[in-house]
Amino acid sequence: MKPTMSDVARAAGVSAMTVSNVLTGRRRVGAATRARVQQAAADLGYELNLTARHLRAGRTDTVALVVPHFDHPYYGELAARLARLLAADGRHLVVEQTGASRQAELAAVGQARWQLYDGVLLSVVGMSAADVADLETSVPLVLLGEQEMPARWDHVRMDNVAGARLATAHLLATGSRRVAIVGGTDPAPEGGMMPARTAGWSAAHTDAGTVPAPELLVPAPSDPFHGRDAVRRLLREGIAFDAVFAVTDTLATGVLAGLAEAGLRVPQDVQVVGFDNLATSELTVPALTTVDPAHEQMAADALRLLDRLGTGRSGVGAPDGPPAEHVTAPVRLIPRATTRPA
Amino acid sequence: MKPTMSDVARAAGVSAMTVSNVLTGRRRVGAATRARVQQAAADLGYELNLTARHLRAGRTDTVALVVPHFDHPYYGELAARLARLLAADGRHLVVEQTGASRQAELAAVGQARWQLYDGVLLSVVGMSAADVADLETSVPLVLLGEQEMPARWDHVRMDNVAGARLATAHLLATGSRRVAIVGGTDPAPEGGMMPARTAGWSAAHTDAGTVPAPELLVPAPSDPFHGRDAVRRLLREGIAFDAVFAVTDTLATGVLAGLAEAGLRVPQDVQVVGFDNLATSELTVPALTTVDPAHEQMAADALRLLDRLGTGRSGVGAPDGPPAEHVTAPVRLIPRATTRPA
DNA sequence: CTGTTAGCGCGTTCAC
DNA sequence: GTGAACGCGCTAACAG
Repeated sequence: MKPTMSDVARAAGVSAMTVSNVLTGRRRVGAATRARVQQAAADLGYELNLTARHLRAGRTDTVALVVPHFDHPYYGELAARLARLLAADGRHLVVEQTGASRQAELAAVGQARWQLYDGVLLSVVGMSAADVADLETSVPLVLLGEQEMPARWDHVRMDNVAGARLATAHLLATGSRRVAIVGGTDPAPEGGMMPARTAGWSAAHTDAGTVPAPELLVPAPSDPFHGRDAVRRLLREGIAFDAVFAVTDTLATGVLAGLAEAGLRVPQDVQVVGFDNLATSELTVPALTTVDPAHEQMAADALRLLDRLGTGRSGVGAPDGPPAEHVTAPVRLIPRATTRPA
Repeated sequence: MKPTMSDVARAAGVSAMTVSNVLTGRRRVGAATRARVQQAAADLGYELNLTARHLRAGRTDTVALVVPHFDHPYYGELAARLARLLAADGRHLVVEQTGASRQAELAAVGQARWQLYDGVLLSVVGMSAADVADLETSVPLVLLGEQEMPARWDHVRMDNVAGARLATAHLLATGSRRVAIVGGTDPAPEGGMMPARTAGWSAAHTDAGTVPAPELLVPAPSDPFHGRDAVRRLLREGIAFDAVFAVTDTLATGVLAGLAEAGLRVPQDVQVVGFDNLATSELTVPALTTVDPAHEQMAADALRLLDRLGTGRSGVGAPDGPPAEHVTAPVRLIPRATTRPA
């Protein structure tokens, strides 16, 4: 069996409490005693049992980021930023995956697993607003994601409509007339990332006094292969277009691949704009013009909201707690080489 | 306070034990009793305390993948594969980050945190073989990574030398004569990913009866920006080259960006091969020729080795346990559009 | 400065 | 089929 604190205590001729005090430094301990304890701990190869400490303390100093997919660069970057912020504070970040489907997200939420964390940042993708409204959890929870969310939960997102509008306006201002939207969808009233960005695409057209042709709206899940497929489909169906607004940089990567394989030049024949400003988007060929949300600010806000909820003492959507806050991070356009100069 | 099992027991007029039995299903419970317990649990909003269960059970049904960086696509893909395999088994994967430096990795290892998991898969990047040899941990541990590793630990990696040799041979066979290696380094005897791949690059030249010019070896950390910088530097210094072997796909992305900005055509002017076959490598412009390690097999092997170690009962590098196993996954070349047909 | 007591919430063990 | 007692390992609270 692994040695426990009592074992160390016995070996050092003190009580378990004293061992604890030496190890945590929470109370003053005589130099001689301390030395004996440390020696004994080293001799026995003692290792603290964190599970026991957590049970006792009711705290784990760990925050979880729950994302739909481990292998999506957007979440990887988010995780890295959050980890940096938490580390500055002596806390840890762990990342868990749901699987992106509504089913999977609901299952993840149902798990008592979240109790293992001081707080959870949940990236919502599959669940509907109604699902979210019904959530029950006793752990401090902050929602991330571009959906419209029920008022009762803290929520951080970016300004999707404004960003899409900027992107599309830029395409129209630089001479494009037929701007396809890859990843577009019916701008449903209750939001979601794609509907919001589609709304921005529409709005920019309205601003410019035009109306986009409906066949320029190409639905696609946010992954690069579907971006390529979307371009192939536009070409196959003979739909004319001189620009693409890809609703995510991930899609844009595939769009660029699709245009390249068709021999279309970017930006001369077709301009392209993405959204998200992933770290690697600067290195696509050509370098991707995109919309940059305030990533650092979003990460910081998410943690601020989480910390504000305390260590879970206040219970679910507690009426005694502060009212939920909904933060929308600003966006800006970063012109690069997939668009012509304005 | 949150309700505990005793609270539920009292409400249902039974003992805590019975509640536990109802919830876990480990023992038979009368239908009527069971109904009352479930009702009481629901009424009180009872939630199982996992920390307590873990303390009691000494098991968490959770495996940790510890990686250098959350925001590197290679690890994201690995995590996704592992999560899928574990989920099939009712277990969970969490991902933690070290920070890639030797310091950070050592600190991570020292953390008692790992006790929170039934097993740990550690991606080693910063630590030396000597550091790894000194590791002490009471948790089942399997090492991942391309370094040479001490015999005492289970270790899964890919065949770096063979892969690099394949890649370079392909470049030489398709007419290139000056093959730069981006991410190359002195092939140190004790290994590491870059030395091993550099050795493969050398070996391919030897096979072809040539010797690569030393100035074609360009060191670079594995990130796309350094890939671009490497190309810029080659061009700035006037070093002639007609092919690049980028030791990772990540670097290759940057290499392609660097070549594009210089107006060099791929593969006509310069051929490029990467290594790792990331999911998105097919979508670079042009599509990247690369070396594909047996990803699925590596993930499966890692878990097999971990499970073989049991639930940590056997202690550190236990002499009573099975001998450590070192698995080297095979590699194959995937020719795409950054190289000419053979 | 150090020890004693007690309990965090659950589940194994043994009794009925 | 159900319950009582005890302990997993650690640490507050209260002695002294």
